[in-house]
Amino acid sequence: MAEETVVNRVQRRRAATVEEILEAAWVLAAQDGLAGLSLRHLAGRLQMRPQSLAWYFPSKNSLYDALYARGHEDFRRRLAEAGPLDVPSAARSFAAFCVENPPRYQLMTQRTVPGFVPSDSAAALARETFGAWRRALQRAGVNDRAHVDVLTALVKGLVDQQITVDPTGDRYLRHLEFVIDMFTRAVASHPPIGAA
Amino acid sequence: MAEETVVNRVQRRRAATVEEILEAAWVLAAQDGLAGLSLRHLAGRLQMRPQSLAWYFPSKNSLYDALYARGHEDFRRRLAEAGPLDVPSAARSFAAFCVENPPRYQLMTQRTVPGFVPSDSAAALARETFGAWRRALQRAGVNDRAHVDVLTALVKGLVDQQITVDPTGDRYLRHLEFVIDMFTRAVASHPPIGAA
DNA sequence: GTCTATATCCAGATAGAC
DNA sequence: GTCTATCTGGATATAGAC
Repeated sequence: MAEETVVNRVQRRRAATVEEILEAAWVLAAQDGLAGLSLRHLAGRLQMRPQSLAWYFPSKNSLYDALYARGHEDFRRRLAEAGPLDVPSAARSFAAFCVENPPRYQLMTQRTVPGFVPSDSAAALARETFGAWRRALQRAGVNDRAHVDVLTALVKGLVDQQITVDPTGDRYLRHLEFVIDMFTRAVASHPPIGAA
Repeated sequence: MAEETVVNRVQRRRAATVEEILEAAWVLAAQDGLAGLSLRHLAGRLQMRPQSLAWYFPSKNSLYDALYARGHEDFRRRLAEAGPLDVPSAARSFAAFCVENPPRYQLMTQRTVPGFVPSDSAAALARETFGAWRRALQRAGVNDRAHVDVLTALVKGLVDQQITVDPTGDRYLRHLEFVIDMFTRAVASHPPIGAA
């Protein structure tokens, strides 16, 4: 029906605009800090009035929620597209994903935006993504959750220091291979406390 | 001289008030998020008008700066009082210090408060504290900076995940001994990339 | 040192015209 | 979908009484 087609066209247009908004939001977050995001600045950057932006995202929280959800979708897609991974390439994928967009990393893995709590649906998405990460590591031979938690934390520590202390260099991430190797050997010989 | 005594008394009184303010600020930061600190809320909690609080801290940035400096002083004192440490107890000290006051950890080791940049004097203090941390590890046998960086990042990763994902439990920090052990063995046999 | 009073600026949120 | 208009509130600043 013609009616259906018009609706689809409208939806596509809307989706494209949302896409533009999210893209600009990451850029602004990188400039002004994630918690410093301003809907006014964002609107200005997109050549619209703040009240027009509100038509797409009626609150700051709804924008953060969309960014949060999108981040988890992106990492999940990244994992899926990479196909089967071994431990080193899984760790490298995670680290690369984090440092390529620091505010996204911050939003997804920390709680630094005052008042922001992911919606139920976004939180469910995050759990699915963590499940995918866990299964990827499982296929790579990391079988219990304690090991997954340890590897995740170790890579996160390098990433976080890299972003905070040396955002343009490689002072911390250059030790990634060393840490991966250390982890692999340790897991092979000594199970972590609390392992299944 | 009597004059001198009055001055000292005034200074002590002022220092005590500053102490109260900082103490209340940590509490508020824990409640509302570090970046969500409000000078008005803080003043209200201390039974004073915002303009009176401004007599001690004329801007939000000056408050953050004092908190930042105080955090680094506290960790340095903690290290000094602990005396000579081995690697496990140094790592445990760092981890314990971080989780006992998450906003302090966040302010000291991350960049999540939009617009906050430590003053020169506070930054100098932070460097001194890092120097003390490095010397403490050196006395414990961790001799090159690359190893210090790796250990710091590994512990930070556990701490950060602990605070973010499981703030009331021990899901990540229970692996601290495992990680320390992994680090110690790895350093003994395989120097990190970029080591001196 | 603490207060009242006030003023500017910027932010987010909402109502409603077109 | 986009806009004008308006409301509320926080941050910052200044002048000046007590």
